[in-house]
Amino acid sequence: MAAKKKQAVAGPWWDAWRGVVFANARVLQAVEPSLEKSFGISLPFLDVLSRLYDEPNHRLRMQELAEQSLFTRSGMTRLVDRVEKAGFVRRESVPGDRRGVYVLLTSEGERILERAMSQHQSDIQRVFASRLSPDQHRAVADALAQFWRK
Amino acid sequence: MAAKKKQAVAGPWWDAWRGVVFANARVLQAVEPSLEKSFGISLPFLDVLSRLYDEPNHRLRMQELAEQSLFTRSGMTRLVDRVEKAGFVRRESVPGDRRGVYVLLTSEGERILERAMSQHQSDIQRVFASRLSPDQHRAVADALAQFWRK
DNA sequence: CAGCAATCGATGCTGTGTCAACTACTTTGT
DNA sequence: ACAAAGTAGTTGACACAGCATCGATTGCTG
Repeated sequence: MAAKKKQAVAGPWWDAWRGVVFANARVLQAVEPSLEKSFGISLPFLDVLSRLYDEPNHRLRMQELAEQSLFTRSGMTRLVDRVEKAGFVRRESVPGDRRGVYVLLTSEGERILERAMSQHQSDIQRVFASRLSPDQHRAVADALAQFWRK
Repeated sequence: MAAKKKQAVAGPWWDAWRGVVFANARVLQAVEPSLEKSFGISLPFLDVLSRLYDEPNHRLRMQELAEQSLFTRSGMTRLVDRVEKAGFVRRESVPGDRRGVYVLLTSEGERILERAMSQHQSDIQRVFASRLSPDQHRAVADALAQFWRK
């Protein structure tokens, strides 16, 4: 008989949750330094750039950027400050609304995004995806899609 | 025909990864304030307390605590500083090794852990687990267990 | 057993993100 | 058309975690 270790919580859904937390943390820990080393950019940088890239005109308002990401508006202000200083985006005023600000990808931003995202993908592939079967990819994606597809 | 949106990345394993990231972030965002409000403690606090609780003698060395969690040793020093100031743990020297420090749960720490963990569980149940089927719990747990079980 | 490398935990410094408050502008209601 | 309420983005103050380093202690090797 296996020894039973006392634990504050146990159960199948708790293990699922634990899995999410640890997978997230461990994969990020492995993947962020790689990006930093090759391109000098952090994951939040990449996140901003890729969201802009996915937009028709490569631009988004601060507000939209903040909503889509995991940042508050003020956090996004500072993040965009840094990305802008690095030369990957620039701010522009919104024609109809003088409160608003567009953030838009520069060509340098576009270039670095394409290269960085490509490496980032293979990093995730290596550290995360390659450890799961195709069935598991589908199962996890299906189970968790609800947390980002509004 | 559905319109195809340009995207930097696509694929089933990428969706799985995205799911992990967003599930993690959105659930934590929902759950942390609840804990803070009811007990005045943060998730890192709860994490430390529950790891001590799960140990035979309700104690662990700094080093072990840091390894098991997602903190560095220095981060753990400061975290334990705060938890200690709150009265939930105390430090004690290790008999055989004068470099070492035990962190051990106080009775107050034990009391608050039991109550806080109970609420935390129902929060996770409500925000995360209740949105997945039992099959999905098992699938996600199986797929992701490797990231925390050694 | 002498000396040198490795380990443990703490600390100064720094980067980064949040909250609350602020300014500027826009919308709504009468 | 004007006051009040709401929205967009920024800013100051702060909390927190990491890195590099330190002092103390222990283990390893010749």
